[in-house]
Amino acid sequence: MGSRQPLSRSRILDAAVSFADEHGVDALTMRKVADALDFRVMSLYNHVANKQEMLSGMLDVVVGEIDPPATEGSWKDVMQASAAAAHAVLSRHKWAAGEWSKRPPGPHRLRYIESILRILTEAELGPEVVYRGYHAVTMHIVGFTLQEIGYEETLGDNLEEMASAFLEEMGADYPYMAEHVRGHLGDHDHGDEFAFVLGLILDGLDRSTCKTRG
Amino acid sequence: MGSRQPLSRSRILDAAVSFADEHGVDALTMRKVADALDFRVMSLYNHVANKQEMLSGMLDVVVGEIDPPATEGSWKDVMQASAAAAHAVLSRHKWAAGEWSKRPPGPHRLRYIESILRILTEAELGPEVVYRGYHAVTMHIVGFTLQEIGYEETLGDNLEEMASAFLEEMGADYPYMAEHVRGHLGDHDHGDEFAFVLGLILDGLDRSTCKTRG
DNA sequence: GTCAAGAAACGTACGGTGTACGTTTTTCCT
DNA sequence: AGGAAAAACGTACACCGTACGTTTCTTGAC
Repeated sequence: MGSRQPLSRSRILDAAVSFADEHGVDALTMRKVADALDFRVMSLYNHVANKQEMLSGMLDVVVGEIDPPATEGSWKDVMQASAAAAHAVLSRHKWAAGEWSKRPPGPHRLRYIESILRILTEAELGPEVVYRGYHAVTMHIVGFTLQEIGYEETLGDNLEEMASAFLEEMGADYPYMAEHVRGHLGDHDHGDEFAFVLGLILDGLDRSTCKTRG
Repeated sequence: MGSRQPLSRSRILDAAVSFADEHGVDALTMRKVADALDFRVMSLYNHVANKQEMLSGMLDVVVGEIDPPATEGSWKDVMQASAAAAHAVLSRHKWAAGEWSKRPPGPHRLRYIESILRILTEAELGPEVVYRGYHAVTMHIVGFTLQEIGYEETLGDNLEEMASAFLEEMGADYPYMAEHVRGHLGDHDHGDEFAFVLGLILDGLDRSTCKTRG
């Protein structure tokens, strides 16, 4: 009786992901993860090489939460839906976007990359556009989310307050920024901005294929 | 005689930037910075609030290296040139792109943001497109550079070697990725890829303005 | 020149971190 | 049952950020 569930790589990664979700990745500590699982620190090292490798594993767990893209539909719709899924997952795990480009891809991420490349290839854009399009699309997914989260975190809960403080203090020196900040306060619909910018890129890829063809 | 130059916030930030350029931001330590300047650790705290604040200052030093955009020329050309300047600076300080979205903007960055917004506003794209275009452009500059550096660092010096190892081991399981990797090995011109994707975005912004106007 | 006062450099100390290493306990297969 | 492999544990160490108190240096008024 009473003997708790044994440790495993998967249980460690899950606990670490939960901890990072809640307290941020900077506060993540091997001891904290061990505490959360009610084990001692060094036991983690039987299942995980070291902290860096654990972080890589954590990122791959998160990538594994992204649903694979649909197998039918217009390529732009499929890509939009897939990107939206990735965006949602990265927004749920706010630390993950910042790790994305620092870590080597794990198995889930390899599958994810493959699925993006498949969409682009089957869209028959030509090899050159597929090649560049892949970089453009992944850049957008990670970069946009990163920026979005960055704004959230530096502005904190009190966006309104911070913004009006900025407007009063420095609005005169930075008129264009003042306008932009007013935009953030106003009735802009941020919900579709991710899709809007991705749309620009996808349309551009489409068009540059046509140009090449014509 | 012999009394070395006194410490100052600026000297500290410069030393820290140099250290991070050379050894990476993860290896950056208050003691290491102090050693580089031949002072003791705690003396740094007379000029810098703490490590986080120092990192914010370091990023702002880097942003200060970006030349301000030209005051004449077509808005797309000006934006392309300005983005290229930012890209070059962020490529020189490989740790900086990763910090960009984590830190509150310092004075140099405020000026930089203002200059981007000025270009877009004077292009007469309409307030909605300026608003979204700003996010799209900054996302591209930081996100693309981040991704580029990420590739470099995880692949290391031996791109060729790693790539052919991947092709042999896993090429069969990931056919689309195999093709992509072959692209990386082949004769793609990476030099203009940053500009190419930015071009897609700028053209898209231009076009969505026309649509709104028409 | 001197002398007070503030700034800057310094030394010490503390709690926390990743993890190497050796030991003990548990698990599992014959 | 017994022995080997795996897993959990405890101890230890070097390094980290930084609070706090002390000493030294700089500077301006007389």
